[in-house]
Amino acid sequence: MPYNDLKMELTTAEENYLKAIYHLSDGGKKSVSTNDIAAEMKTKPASVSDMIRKLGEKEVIQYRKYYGVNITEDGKRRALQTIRKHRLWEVFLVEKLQFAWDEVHEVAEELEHIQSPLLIQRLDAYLNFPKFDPHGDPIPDEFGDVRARPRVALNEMEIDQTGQIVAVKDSSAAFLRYLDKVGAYIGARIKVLDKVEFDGSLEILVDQKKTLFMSKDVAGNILVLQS
Amino acid sequence: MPYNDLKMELTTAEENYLKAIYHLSDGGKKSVSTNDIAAEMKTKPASVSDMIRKLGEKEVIQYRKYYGVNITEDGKRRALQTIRKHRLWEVFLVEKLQFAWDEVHEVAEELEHIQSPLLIQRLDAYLNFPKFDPHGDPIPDEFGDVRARPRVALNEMEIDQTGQIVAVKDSSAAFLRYLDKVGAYIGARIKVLDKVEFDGSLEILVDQKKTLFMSKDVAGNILVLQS
DNA sequence: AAATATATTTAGGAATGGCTAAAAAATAAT
DNA sequence: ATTATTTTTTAGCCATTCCTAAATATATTT
Ligand SMILES: [Mn+2]
Ligand SMILES: [Mn+2]
Ligand SMILES: [Mn+2]
Ligand SMILES: [Mn+2]
Repeated sequence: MPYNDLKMELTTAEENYLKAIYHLSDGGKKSVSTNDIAAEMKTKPASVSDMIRKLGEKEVIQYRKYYGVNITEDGKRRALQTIRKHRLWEVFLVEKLQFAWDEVHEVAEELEHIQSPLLIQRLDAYLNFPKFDPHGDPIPDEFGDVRARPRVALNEMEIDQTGQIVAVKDSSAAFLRYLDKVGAYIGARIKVLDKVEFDGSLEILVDQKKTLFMSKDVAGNILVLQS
Repeated sequence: MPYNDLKMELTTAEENYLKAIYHLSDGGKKSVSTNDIAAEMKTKPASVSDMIRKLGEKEVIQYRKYYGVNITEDGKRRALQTIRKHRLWEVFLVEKLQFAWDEVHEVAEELEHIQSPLLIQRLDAYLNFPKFDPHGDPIPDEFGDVRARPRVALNEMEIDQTGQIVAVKDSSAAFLRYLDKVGAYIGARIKVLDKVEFDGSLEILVDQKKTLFMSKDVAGNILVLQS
């Protein structure tokens, strides 16, 4: 029996899968494979097969056996709602509870599943309707609309180009703590001083005073709003 | 195999049961029956039998078949930790997010299960180390110590006695909204003006200006610090 | 002390969300 | 066009947490 009840609640596990599928599909643009979902969720492909069958029945994804999944409009809406909650909680933890930006992800991963529209509405107001989370990721509004900024990976910028760090691609604690150590942060004004042909590493000027050397890998995870 | 690992994590369901057992046992003083737990948890006695066997294996309760359960010291510690989290979140919702005191319980029932010692420590500090929740219930400290105030049910006070409302026994939305409507609140100074012999109903003076009639049942759910 | 009533446990089953191992389908290589 | 490799699904199992129905133990009456 197909689930025609569009207000069907998702479980915590289903929300986590749906969020992963949303991210892997680049916001619904690409279709996603069982294996990729398994890797992202740190689980086994067999478990993913089970879960995507259920998500298909609930019509938050479209699922054709052996051909991967595509997120539906309803699924996208729900994923964005969970992402909105995740990022609002991250702002709360950093702005109000003095968490470091590398300490918030795991806790937000739990908090995002609390079911209370009133709570999120009030939290949003309490935080002054923030538009970005501590990692620079945009916070969808209550209708799921995301206002994206044009941004480019730092490793793709040319010598002498300038801009402002607005986000990180990798939100792992290890990477964020490394950025803390070298003094890179969201909002910093930067200029590319040099690019090494051989390995793609860069020399960056931060806030017109500090010089920084970084590998291509590191620069690839830093997103810049060019100016 | 008995679980000798005292750091064994409890599931959300187990935490809820343990909290119920703690409350029903009056903080570990009485032993608690399967039926009472089933009523409190709005579940079936058969399900309770299953669960208390497991809680016994994890040594948070002592369980003898057919003779009810007693909470252990470890169980008490864990229950108080969950209660602490529940009440801190209630304070947060009321003080910071403008929730009414009758809107917080269900959400706190979810939030109390978030696993992050840092989160609770920071929340506590952010709220200025509150000692009581919005319903007047004491908040255990991080070691599980509760500083209880001497308090008496309003229906047991005599004519002309005075005091201050410090808590409610019943935290249901219906009861709390009734108190809002008649103008009774935590902190209000009261005096018993009259007690009707026939049905035990009372006439109360609130804040030296407003007169209130209430049934014995209502008064029995209002707790007063006498003065 | 039996008989009756109440409380509790056991048995068996459903739904959820994992797992491993084996089968089957799709894709890549020869 | 086969063969080999990779991907995905299926089958069967386990742990949780709930349920109903039946069995059994305890408590209360007579
Ligand atoms: Mn999550
Ligand atoms: Mn983030
Ligand atoms: Mn709870
Ligand atoms: Mn409370």
